[in-house]
Amino acid sequence: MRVSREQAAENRVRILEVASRLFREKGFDGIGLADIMKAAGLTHGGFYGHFKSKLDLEAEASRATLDKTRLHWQRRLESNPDNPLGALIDGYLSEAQRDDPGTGCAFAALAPDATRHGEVVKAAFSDGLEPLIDMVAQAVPDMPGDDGDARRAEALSVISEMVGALVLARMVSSGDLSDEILDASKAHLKQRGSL
Amino acid sequence: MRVSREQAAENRVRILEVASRLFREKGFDGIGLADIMKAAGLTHGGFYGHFKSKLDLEAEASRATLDKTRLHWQRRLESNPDNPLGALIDGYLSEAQRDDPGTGCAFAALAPDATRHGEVVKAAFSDGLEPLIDMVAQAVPDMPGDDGDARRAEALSVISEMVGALVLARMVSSGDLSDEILDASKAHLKQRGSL
DNA sequence: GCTATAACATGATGGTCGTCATGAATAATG
DNA sequence: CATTATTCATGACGACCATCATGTTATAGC
Repeated sequence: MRVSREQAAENRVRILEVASRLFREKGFDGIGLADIMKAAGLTHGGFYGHFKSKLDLEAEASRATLDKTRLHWQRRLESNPDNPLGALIDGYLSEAQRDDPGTGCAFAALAPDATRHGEVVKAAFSDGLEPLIDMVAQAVPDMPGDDGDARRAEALSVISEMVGALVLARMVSSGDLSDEILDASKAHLKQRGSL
Repeated sequence: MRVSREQAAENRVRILEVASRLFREKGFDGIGLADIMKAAGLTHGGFYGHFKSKLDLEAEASRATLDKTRLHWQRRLESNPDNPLGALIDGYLSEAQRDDPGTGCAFAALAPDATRHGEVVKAAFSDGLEPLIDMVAQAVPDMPGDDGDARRAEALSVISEMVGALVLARMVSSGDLSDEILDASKAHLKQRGSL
């Protein structure tokens, strides 16, 4: 069975999209290639025509996921000129994002998995993080005397709290505690953002 | 082959200790029962005499890990009366902790794994988090007019940034960026802690 | 000391894993 | 239109997985 060149390209994209979602939902080690291919409407055998290993797919899918995150953050920041950081934080620390890891931030869903899966996967996550740092550094309110380094440090600190709060909010059993975690960091970060 | 009652109890403890380390190093889905038992000096067959399933071990080991964290944090806070929170943060966001996940914080190593492994595991993590919140809330500097709720919210925000920074610092490829992440949150959090 | 029993080793279960060899079928190329 | 090249399906590979049945052995209770 042969398929048109563009059909094959579409298949590759669909494998990446499906893998991106399933990895975030189940973890790199929690989902197999057969299930990923089935969810993409194909059988497992065709996989190695598109990717050279599962590790390769993990890295590629992570790059695709984080590139979408970059676009999403950019839109959020640009469409709220009066309080860009506040808008970003409201979206990030929302119940919607907490309750749907499959479509959410790859850092919050997969960072520890990436840490364990070798340099290729870690490089994908590192490369995905850099532009986000720059964007947040631009959105951070400027204090008198702040140079670029200070803004960058501020951005790193903000992103760390965003990721940490989402990770913890998803981890706890109690919905009340989860809301509390989200609200505490949302309040703290928005205060920092509009200072 | 039969073993004394106390020998069996020691074996159980050793299984928990080994599992606690290996889970943090490789993830719940990244290590098998056979390897855990072998690392504890036993064979895989004896496992079900001690635990009723792998999920059960995941929950038990997580409880043991987080209980040790509680003691560790308590010691850190109590032995530095002039700046308890600063001492805690210095230890948590250290290169030593970043470079050795197997002996470090279970939240930073396993929170997303716990999220995916059902209510029993999540309950272990939730129960482990509660006392840490209380301890940090006590260590947070009191602002005039702060009630208990405000201190608790402050504690949640601090813990979120601690966990997030450690997770991200482990995830990136570049050692420079990793140090930058650690330093940025360390500076920010210590400023908050000694305010 | 005898006996019941608990702890662990050995080994097997069925299932799933990542990976690859083969073949069929059709698009792309001439 | 004939040929080549490639995409995917089928099926199999050995390795590993969690789990459990059975057997061995020495301790704990009598």
